[in-house]
Amino acid sequence: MKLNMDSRFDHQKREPEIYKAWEKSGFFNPDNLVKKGVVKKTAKKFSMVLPPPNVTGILHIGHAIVLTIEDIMVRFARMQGKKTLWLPGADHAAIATQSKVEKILYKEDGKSRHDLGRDKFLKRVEAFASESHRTITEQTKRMGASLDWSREAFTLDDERNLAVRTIFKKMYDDGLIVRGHRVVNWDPKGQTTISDDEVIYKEARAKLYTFRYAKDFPIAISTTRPETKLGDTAVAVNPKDARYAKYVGKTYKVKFVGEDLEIKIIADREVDSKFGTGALGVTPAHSTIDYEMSLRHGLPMKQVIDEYARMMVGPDGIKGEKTINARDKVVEWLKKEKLLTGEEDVEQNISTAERTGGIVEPLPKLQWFIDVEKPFKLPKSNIKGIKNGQTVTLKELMRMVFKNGQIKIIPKRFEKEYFRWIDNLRPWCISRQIWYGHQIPVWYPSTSSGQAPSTDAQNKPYVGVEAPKGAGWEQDPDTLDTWFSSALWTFSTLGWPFDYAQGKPKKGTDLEAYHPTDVLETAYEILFFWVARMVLMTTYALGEIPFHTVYLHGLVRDEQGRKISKSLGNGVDPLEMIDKYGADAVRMSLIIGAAPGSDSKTSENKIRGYRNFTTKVWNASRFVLMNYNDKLKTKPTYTAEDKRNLKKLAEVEAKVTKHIEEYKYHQAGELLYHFFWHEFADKIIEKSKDRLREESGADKAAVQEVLTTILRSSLKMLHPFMPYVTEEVWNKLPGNKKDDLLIVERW
RNA sequence: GGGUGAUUAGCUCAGUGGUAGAGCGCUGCCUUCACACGGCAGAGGUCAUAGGUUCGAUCCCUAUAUCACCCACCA
Repeated sequence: MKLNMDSRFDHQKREPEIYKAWEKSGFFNPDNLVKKGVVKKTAKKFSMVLPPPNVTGILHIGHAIVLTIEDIMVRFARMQGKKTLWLPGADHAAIATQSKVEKILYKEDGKSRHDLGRDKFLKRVEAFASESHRTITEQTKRMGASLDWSREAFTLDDERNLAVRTIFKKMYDDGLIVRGHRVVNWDPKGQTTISDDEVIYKEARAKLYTFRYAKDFPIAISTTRPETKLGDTAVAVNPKDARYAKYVGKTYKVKFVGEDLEIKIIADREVDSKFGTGALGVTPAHSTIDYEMSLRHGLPMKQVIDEYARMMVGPDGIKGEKTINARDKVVEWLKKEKLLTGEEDVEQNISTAERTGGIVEPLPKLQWFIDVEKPFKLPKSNIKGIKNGQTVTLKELMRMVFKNGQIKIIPKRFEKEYFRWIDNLRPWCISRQIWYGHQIPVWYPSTSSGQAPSTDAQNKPYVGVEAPKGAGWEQDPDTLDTWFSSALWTFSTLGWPFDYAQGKPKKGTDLEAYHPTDVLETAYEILFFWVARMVLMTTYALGEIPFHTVYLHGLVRDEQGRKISKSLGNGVDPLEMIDKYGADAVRMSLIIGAAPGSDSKTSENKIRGYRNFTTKVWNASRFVLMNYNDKLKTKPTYTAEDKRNLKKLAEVEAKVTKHIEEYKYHQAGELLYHFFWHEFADKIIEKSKDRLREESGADKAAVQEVLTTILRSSLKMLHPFMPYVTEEVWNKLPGNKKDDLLIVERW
């Protein structure tokens, strides 16, 4: 057979061309698989959503591993003849995107978002987001990801916005979304609230001060934040603490740093009598724990720190100062008044905001929350153990689907973490004081326009899917936590709420055909942020699970095992690597050595190693094809060795299939690598050379058959891992037509 | 404070109840008509430590040490 093949696979030229050929075939879209007769109409489906990448920047190695693992899943399912849907999209990533654009705006124009105003600023963010989105889409294609682009969605487009408004209204009516004045995590840097999960604790050294509010105050307390003590309204001691029992219930008036304080002595079980003096100054407005304690004891709340982390009270030098400066001033005062009795270095965790790095300041604020413990009626339920119309809480739903095994997590150990998270779950604060995102679908009677709202709603907010009719209404300026809209992702992308009625999907819709999805594959970091929230929203909205299996992968770290970050500049740029070594090599390097749930490392060396494997696949194929004589009509006579080799192949096929079915992609990849290179190329091909030199005959026919059989099967098995080079070789195989595509070949 | 994971070749990591594997690196030979992004040969590991279960343990159990991560937030 004459061949027009160089000794290298030209990945730079061919990979984009092959991707175009796949797109042209339409096979990324399951409808076409049926239409073109590649899969049966009655075939099983396989559906999965791509974790939508943020529209904040370029594709990084974290995206690359997601795309690799998921594309392997998808290509495998498709080759098994399933109606396979892998649905792409992008995430508006509210805070992340807004703060990025604010930075650019400041750098380029020296302006803040307030200089532009809401509308102009949002236009600017949208321009940035759409540009960023275009880039990341192109980059996603370079990875070879076989996504159905015809179904692409965006967390902030019209369909998703309708889904968000619809579910907000529904939850509000069910009493699950409530507005309340509570102590929340305030990020002074980002000027917004954040959820408990967005708080990152960092270890830091701090000083623990022990002192009395005043000379005649009977109990000394300890704190690392003396400045907050201007907001104290109580001192708490343990009920069993005999030292302080006689003071409990009494109220003392003291003058503390020029402030009049009224301190009540209370007994609360949360207080550890062994810590410090065994007495705790209670600051209801500026500590979550203290806030909860104040609710138990009906204590008043006094806010002394504002949204800019500045003191709202105190004498000159304190009032208006940053908390950190005020702290020193308070300590000075304590020293001067001889009230300070102890000063000790301690290790302490400080709360920081995930996105901005700002130090979180607990503040009382009026915000929107999802109450996860409020009972409500679930009208329709496909959840095992929960009947139609049963009264449940969101927490119970979230727990149930894992407890009854309806959803499985791989690796299993993460189920424990999930349950622990649920146990600690408090109301989810969903309102954000930023502009980019889904604006909260709540309207209040207008205060500035001068027009009165309709009388029946005089004092009540209007909550609706659409804005209220008539003038005199103002929409809540806040937006929703970005995870609110991502939480709807498995069903908002499939046509909900349009294609859903009477508690079930309408016939013939995507929602009916593809929901629940089969697998949700993502990084373990996102388990609480996203996976748990999807379970919450889907079980609530549909009475259904969002997916059957959760597959979690680890972080990709640099060669030294460090987390990849921009500030370290240690990122391996997947695009540069694709350009240099090909997407197949990048994919193999990411999958091999990456066991489920455990972190892996990446390096250019490793990628280069798998590029060499790409070349090996290419050249071994070239050898087999060059030595194939399609005119040979002789019936092959297999030797014992031929039979052994074919048996070996069958064993590899069985093992690879088993590994993939068990989500052990790293093992399947390694086995294929080893078999192809060190069995097939090094041994089987080498030993075949003498036999191929024969002019003709049954033995030559046999060896040709063995080689092409193994090659054909290897290409199929390697295809999910290395789609490009395998596809390129495929249509050169004897018997294959020019436009035959490996992508839809049967496994 | 609670939990989880890791400890295997020089480096980075897979893996398995029964002669130890990959990538990169190293040594020697080979530019042989698929591939030097290659081939062949080789060096290098008491699979953290100590007990236990077993005919047999790197793998299972217990303890210890070190590291990493997650959660709680003792103020």
